[in-house]
Amino acid sequence: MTAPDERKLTDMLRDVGLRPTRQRLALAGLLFAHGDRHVTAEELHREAAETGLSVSLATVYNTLNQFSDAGLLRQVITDGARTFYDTNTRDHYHFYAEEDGRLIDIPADQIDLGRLPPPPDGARLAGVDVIIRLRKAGA
Amino acid sequence: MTAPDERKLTDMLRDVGLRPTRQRLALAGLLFAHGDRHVTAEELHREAAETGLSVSLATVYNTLNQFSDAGLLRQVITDGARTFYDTNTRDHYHFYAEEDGRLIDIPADQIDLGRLPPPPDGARLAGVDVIIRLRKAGA
DNA sequence: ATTTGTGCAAATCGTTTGCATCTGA
DNA sequence: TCAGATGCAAACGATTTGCACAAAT
Repeated sequence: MTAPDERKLTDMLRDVGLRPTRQRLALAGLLFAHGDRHVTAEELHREAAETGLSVSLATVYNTLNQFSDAGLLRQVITDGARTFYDTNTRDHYHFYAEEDGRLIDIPADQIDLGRLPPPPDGARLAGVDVIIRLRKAGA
Repeated sequence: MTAPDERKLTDMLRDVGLRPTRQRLALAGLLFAHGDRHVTAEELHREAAETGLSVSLATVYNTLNQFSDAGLLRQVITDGARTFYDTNTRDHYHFYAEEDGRLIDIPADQIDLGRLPPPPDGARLAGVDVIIRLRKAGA
């Protein structure tokens, strides 16, 4: 919960085999310094710019994808219009508020997914995504 | 389960407020004639061409979206790369085989979603998507 | 006659890639 | 030194849109 210092971030990156470059450290700082977050590439890019770091959007995308491949982030697909990157890699689910495009974590223990059907034939289970879509209460 | 005839399709479209045009009838025929299906716009477009109907891809997209808005179809998002349109609008869930991009229905009664968390504040539940991701069994 | 749909091509939007240039180990 | 990273711009693929023409009520 407390902001990881530069040293910790460096180690985190080394641990997953990524070089702790200036931009990766800075982006990791933005991502992991303040508890769980859901960011899009655009958002992180803007945020980086605001804190004085100049990174190209392409590098933000590359970095987010590298972090995801390394298991530091998890991608969340909602409506296909954009990809969210979730710093919470534990087992959990999501509310998705369609109008404002907001994503809200649902801890795993709040949904009881008993009795999943077995994976077909030669397939193994790679993950379970649960998205609860929300609309405004009216109508 | 039996192929709906032209008359039934016409009524179906009228019922949801869509004019039964030639292309809409033809696409509806492809979609609803053979039980539950998951199609992408590209697939349906190709299929239409194969059966001798010339429709533009834009019209296929427009039609699929109109059908979805009208409740005749349901969109399924898997990896953000493409949108599937599901002719099964009943409550149910999906397996998604990542390697071959195949979608498999899971009947609602095969997953027990007891105890959903209540929607936050002024939001109402608009839908629940469950996607079980599959990989090849090896590794 | 009037409204609604269609086709086409161009536009959009998020995301990825190629390549020349930097940078960390 | 030198593999690996970065930046930029161009490429991309799925989807949407603008507009002139055609078809349905």
